[in-house]
Amino acid sequence: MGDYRIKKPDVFSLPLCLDCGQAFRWEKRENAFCGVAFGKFLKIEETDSELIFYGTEKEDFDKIWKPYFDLDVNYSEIIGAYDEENLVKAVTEYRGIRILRQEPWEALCSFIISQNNNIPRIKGIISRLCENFGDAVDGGFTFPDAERLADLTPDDLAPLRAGFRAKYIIDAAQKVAEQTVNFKKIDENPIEFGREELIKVKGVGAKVAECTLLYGFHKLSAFPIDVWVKRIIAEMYPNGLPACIKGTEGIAQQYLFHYRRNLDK
DNA sequence: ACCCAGGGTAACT
DNA sequence: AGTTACCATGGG
Repeated sequence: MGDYRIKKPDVFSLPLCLDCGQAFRWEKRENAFCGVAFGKFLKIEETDSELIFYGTEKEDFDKIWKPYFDLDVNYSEIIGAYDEENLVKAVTEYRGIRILRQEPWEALCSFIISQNNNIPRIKGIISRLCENFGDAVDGGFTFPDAERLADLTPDDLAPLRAGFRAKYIIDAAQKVAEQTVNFKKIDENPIEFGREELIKVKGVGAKVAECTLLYGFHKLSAFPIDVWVKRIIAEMYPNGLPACIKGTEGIAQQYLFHYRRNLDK
């Protein structure tokens, strides 16, 4: 198989996209990142001017990786319109973050696991979930689909050491598999529908729902409020969010999250 | 030993 | 309607 190369977009950084807390399954190996999404393993590397998709044919690039890295969206235009002081700092310092289009089920499941948890341990639990219940592919494991997990019990998930979240994962798997939570409708409808639909799952509240809508359904107006964003709002925007993020709140959120989280390091 | 982590639930006022 | 203890686990 050949490699697929494209000119690097104006706003693109692999470490920022893949290690900013929106995806938990990419691993840095030397200058490249390796991971599995949509059932396919990818090794990807960036140079100053190019993106190199190793072992990738045009078909998989068009079908999987182009949408995954959101390459049809003009981020330069979007973040260029942010005219508020703190946002300008965030998008200048961390220029390169993009919102990945992840699989909806993986996003839902991952952010259920994320609750009251830290990123290294989230990654560990998800990794064990895939190793134990996903399918082996060349280079790693797929993310187990909802149908695969729907018949399990929380005890079956003991090897994950997910704690109290195990029962939430099972409930989500069951409701997604039987379409009590209907992904197709969430995809087709405005964000408000998805908000109501997703919180039917036990263990899914407003924040996990927003993350799922943003990273799994690419609803760019989703605005997840976690402990860091709470701090941002309290410290920077006590009187409301700036108007310039209207319609792309989720992109602004990701820049602000990363900006604020790195202040304390 | 104590605190916190990309929260949510249930049981309280 | 708005607080608060509790939830499993692991790292600092």
